[in-house]
Amino acid sequence: MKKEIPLVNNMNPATNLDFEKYEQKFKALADQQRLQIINILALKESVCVCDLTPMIDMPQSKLSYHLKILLEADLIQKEKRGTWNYYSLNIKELRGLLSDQLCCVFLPSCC
Amino acid sequence: MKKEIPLVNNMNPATNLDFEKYEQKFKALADQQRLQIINILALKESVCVCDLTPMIDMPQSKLSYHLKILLEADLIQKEKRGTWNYYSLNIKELRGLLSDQLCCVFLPSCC
DNA sequence: TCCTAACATCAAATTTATTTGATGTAATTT
DNA sequence: AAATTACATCAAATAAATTTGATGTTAGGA
Repeated sequence: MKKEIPLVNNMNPATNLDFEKYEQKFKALADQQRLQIINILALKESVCVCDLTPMIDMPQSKLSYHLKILLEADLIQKEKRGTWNYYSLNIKELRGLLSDQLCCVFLPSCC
Repeated sequence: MKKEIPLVNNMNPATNLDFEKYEQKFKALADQQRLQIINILALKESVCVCDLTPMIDMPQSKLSYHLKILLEADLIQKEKRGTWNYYSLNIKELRGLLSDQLCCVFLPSCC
């Protein structure tokens, strides 16, 4: 039997849980400084905080705070190597969130 | 002469103006109540505040405030008809912002 | 072992966003 | 014309996010 592709997909209406989850993710995106961090992370595979600091005009504790917000929203990942913490974008998550157009603006390596 | 579509669009790196603009848009999205409003607006072409009020558990002045945030971010539009103000989604803007996947969650009529 | 670099975390101060209840205004109804 | 509906706006109160400077922790080097 042929499986119909519905024109309108109302199978997955948004739930309160979705609202809560996406609120957090959009909050993480809703800050110029964090958008800039994302933009810089998009340039490389992985960047340590010590390399990030001179690229961005921000005291270290502040940078650390913003990285944490992004991390908790699962928009970036953290990997410890020795003394250094390397951060990288969670591309999959970001692409699930942002339009292609927006990915092109903020994640130039995506296009 | 044929116009080429570039495979990689690195022509438009993000600027500070982009950061500012998208900060505002993401801020508007970064709230459960506003996501719920968007979700409700997606059900109809256009909804007046008086119909919205009973659908959403919120004092009128609060609803008005949140609609304004969405309006200023250009995520929704307003049209006055007599005594009523009708609000509708700015689908084009939303699709320029959100992934297809996310559109399906919040804007079911999109899928 | 002691020192330093590379961070994270914390508490207090500050800024920004949201909520609330009251008031204002314009269109409609009576 | 007065009353009512459908909003927007405002100011004060509250809540949440951000910033700052200080302190804590861990790993590596001298």
